[in-house]
Amino acid sequence: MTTSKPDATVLRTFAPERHDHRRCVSTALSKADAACTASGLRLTPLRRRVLELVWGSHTPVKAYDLLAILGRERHQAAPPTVYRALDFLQEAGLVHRLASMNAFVGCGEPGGTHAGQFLICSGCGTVAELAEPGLSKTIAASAERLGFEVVRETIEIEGVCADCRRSKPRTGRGAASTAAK
Amino acid sequence: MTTSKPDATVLRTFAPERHDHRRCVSTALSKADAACTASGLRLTPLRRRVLELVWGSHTPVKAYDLLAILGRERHQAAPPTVYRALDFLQEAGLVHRLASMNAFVGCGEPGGTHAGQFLICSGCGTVAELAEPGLSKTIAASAERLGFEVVRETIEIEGVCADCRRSKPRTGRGAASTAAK
DNA sequence: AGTAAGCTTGTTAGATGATAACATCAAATA
DNA sequence: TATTTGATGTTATCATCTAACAAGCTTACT
Ligand SMILES: [Zn+2]
Ligand SMILES: [Zn+2]
Ligand SMILES: [Zn+2]
Ligand SMILES: [Zn+2]
Repeated sequence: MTTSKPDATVLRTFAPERHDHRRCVSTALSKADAACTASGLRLTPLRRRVLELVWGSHTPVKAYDLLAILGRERHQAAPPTVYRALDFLQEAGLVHRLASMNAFVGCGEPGGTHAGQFLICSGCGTVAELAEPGLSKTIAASAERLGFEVVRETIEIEGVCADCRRSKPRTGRGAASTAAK
Repeated sequence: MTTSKPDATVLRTFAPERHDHRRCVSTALSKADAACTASGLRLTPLRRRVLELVWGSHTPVKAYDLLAILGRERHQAAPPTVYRALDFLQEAGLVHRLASMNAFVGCGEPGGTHAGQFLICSGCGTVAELAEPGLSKTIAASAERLGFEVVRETIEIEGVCADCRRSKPRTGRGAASTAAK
């Protein structure tokens, strides 16, 4: 889902308990329409549908899952169909590919192309997208010292989101032995 | 290659002009022997050979490249052979998998398992491994604000190393039109 | 030594992820 | 309308990774 007021650096936050996800989707599609119109890109029915499917899932979507769905809807769909659409959406800055899990998520702040920074919950699979300038700065500084010029950042942090921590509290919670650290 | 004196945060630096890479390999193997002995893991001939091959290449190695080499040496080698060895080596903290390019590199500081931070040169393919605590700290802080508990970090920075920048200076160097930005 | 248990490797088969190459169709342009 | 460009359909293939079971080694115990 998208943040209502851009929470400092959070472009896309974890899904809250209950929310009308259809609104997330339609908002994303509207933004996409606007962005493509603005930059003269063609958000064709196929591409739009793929974007809708990507947003439709709350968790990252696999290319072959999309393929299966498209195969049912249209009566033809081969891998290139979905991969081409995804390539377009990535280049348009509308979706991101998560290298660590070969899957795709809708971008929480489309428009300008940007490398994303992601928090991926291994419990529920949801993803938050950050834009933490401090992070890029720290990276750039480290790189600088080695004379390395940064072109693209892949930052994917796996862990457990707040909801999942609440529902499955770790053993030793509170002041027990294995808790700290 | 490995750093002689742990350069603050650089676990594995870019390969310099000329160096005796065989020494890098044998050093890595010795460290691996020691680490496995210490933790009671079995670095079998096969696993050791795979590690040697990974280190033998200056750049990240693909699983199927290893498979091809093993196929020549032994007269039998199927995908599970190499993937199992790589799994072992990863869990033993001897190699890292680079998710952004489906390839493997030797760990510059084996022993404790750790998530790596990598600078990958798109010019020459070499990789540097960092352990920048500031980076992890910044990430942890961002995650904290969302109640997210970090488990594993995937940080892979693509760019151009110092050597490659020198040998192929970008157009517009200095004060030209396309330079800045 | 004998032998059972568990780890390691061999082997076959297949799932999943991604791309090349060419044909066809639709939209934009001249 | 004719031409050109871009989007999609189609077929085939490559690349990456894993499941499942069989066979071989090591280790530990009797
Ligand atoms: Zn949502
Ligand atoms: Zn984004
Ligand atoms: Zn390492
Ligand atoms: Zn380089």
